[in-house]
Amino acid sequence: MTKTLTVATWNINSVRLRQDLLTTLMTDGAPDILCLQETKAPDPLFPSDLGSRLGLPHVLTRGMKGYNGVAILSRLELQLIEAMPDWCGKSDCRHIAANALTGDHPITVHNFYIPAGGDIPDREANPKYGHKLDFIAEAKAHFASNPPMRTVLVGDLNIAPLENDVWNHRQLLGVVSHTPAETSGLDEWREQGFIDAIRYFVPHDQKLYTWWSYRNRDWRASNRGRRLDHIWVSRDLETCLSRHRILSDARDWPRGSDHVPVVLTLAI
DNA sequence: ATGGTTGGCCCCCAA
Repeated sequence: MTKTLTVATWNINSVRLRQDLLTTLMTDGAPDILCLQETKAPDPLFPSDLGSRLGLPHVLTRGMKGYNGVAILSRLELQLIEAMPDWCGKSDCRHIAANALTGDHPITVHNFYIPAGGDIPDREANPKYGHKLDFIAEAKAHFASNPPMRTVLVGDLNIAPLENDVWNHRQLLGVVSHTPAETSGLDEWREQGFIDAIRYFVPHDQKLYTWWSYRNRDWRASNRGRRLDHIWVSRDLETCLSRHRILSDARDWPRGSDHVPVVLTLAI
């Protein structure tokens, strides 16, 4: 008997402000597992009944005051994976991992919020850029030592790796999110055993975005987007890849995030 | 043309 598992990732940019939009996400994307980034809520202030209201009663959060914050909400039981690196020694709530109990073998879920990296693509002039590159290198090294199996890795990775993951490749080569140091670093991390599950479905010559800046008057007309949000699966799950959705309409939801949800369905 | 908007928080920071 074939079962499906649908995983969604969304940088929600404040879970307390936008929690009502998650009802629409459940209708449109119907995820079994929902991974959020930039929740901006310390764990005691994460809406306590949100998971049960969405039909995702198993909730794990890792939040802090003001910035960052990640969460996993799941229809399936979750077991927190505690033994994970403290990335860059900052304890800054950018990653949470869990095993989702599928009834057969569990599926491991990693939810990442990679540092945005500031404006200047130079690690001497801009420590935030160095932090981003160091985070990527640590993640690569971790998965090199711990090859992923039955693993789904999602999140706002804050890097648009391919030429058609940005609205203008040449113009953005010097813009943080698309510099060669970042895209090669992300490639090397992914090559530790992952497949880019969304590009598996979408040819590389097609433009594909998940984020449009708030600073454009009409995001759809200017369409200066970037693909910053990703879903990867370990290579053993390639044969399970079933379908995907980019919920671009979410960019027009009332008081929406500047990111839109990305959804993947696996046949497990 | 180096703009523009948003959220959280303590009047500025990060994105």
